[in-house]
Amino acid sequence: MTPPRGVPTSRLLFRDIARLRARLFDRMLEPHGITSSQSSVIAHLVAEDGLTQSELAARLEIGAVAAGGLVERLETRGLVTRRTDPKDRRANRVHLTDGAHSLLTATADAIAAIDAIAYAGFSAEEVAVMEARLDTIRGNLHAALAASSPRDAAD
Amino acid sequence: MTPPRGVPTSRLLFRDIARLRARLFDRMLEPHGITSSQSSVIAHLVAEDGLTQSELAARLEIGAVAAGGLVERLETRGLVTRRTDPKDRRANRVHLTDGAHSLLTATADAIAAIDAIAYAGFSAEEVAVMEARLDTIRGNLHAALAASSPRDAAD
DNA sequence: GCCCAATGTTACGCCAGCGTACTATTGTCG
DNA sequence: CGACAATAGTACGCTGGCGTAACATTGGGC
Repeated sequence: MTPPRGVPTSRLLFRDIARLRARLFDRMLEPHGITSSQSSVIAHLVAEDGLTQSELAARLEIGAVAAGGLVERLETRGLVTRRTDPKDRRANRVHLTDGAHSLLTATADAIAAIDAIAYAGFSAEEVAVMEARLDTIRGNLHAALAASSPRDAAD
Repeated sequence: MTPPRGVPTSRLLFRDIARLRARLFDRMLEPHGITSSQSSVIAHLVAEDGLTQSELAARLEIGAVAAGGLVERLETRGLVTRRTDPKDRRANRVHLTDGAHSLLTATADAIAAIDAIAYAGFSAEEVAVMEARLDTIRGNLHAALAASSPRDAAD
């Protein structure tokens, strides 16, 4: 009955895990001057360099404004450059710099370390099952949100 | 190999679920002018009225500054009052107002609705198992963070 | 070819975390 | 009893989400 007692509610569980993971990541990569969210941007650019900010926003599932802010901070740190697409002068194409590439192993290591911490005591299969279920949950929530909002009909 | 491809990494899974849950909650309770985080404060005050901001921060596992901000916004909305403790004039004791009490059913409904959406297709037992595992993960991460930081030796 | 809707980006303001530094008060210890 | 450490809050600045509104550019329909 009592909401905040003993076993935390699901909401706090997810909130806390996301927060703790981000804090650990940020602490590990603090010497490199990069944050958790920023590393996600870089990861997507590694997969496909020269994405526009809108494309980044879509892949990260965040708003165009949030994506713009991330890219701007990355640019300030010299990890990314923004060049106007000559074919569509509205668009900013974002490219990784060498500095960003040199961070890749550090970020990969941090992610692996955090997963190892989080999943300590679980078998690989248990983790796989759990991730699959989490992905289902994510899909359930995503669908509900999309259904209740005018945007995002497709997908 | 490709980091952002197909199955999202655990990090994004948790981040997305936490974000989606909060967005759904905020949207549902928008007419009541309350947010997800603010409702957590109220929940803790329902369990124990007159907590100080520091006590609230400890229970919510957020910083004192963040807690102060939440309380201040709740006070602005008239859902909470702050009274200086006469025995310790450093402390602000936070009390719920009638307005806050009248939101309790709405927030409980929203949380139940979100859980129902998130866990659609899962049995109650599967949910229980998963929450237990999530709690373990949360503990793992919490321990790692506490160990790596000078603060928070105790528990 | 022109107007108008759609698209990419930015500006502004809000909420919510983080961290550090500072003030006021309390309490302890010599 | 008086100095000093610990504690409660606040101020300030940063990151990172949200949303809406404005602006430039593009492209489709007529």
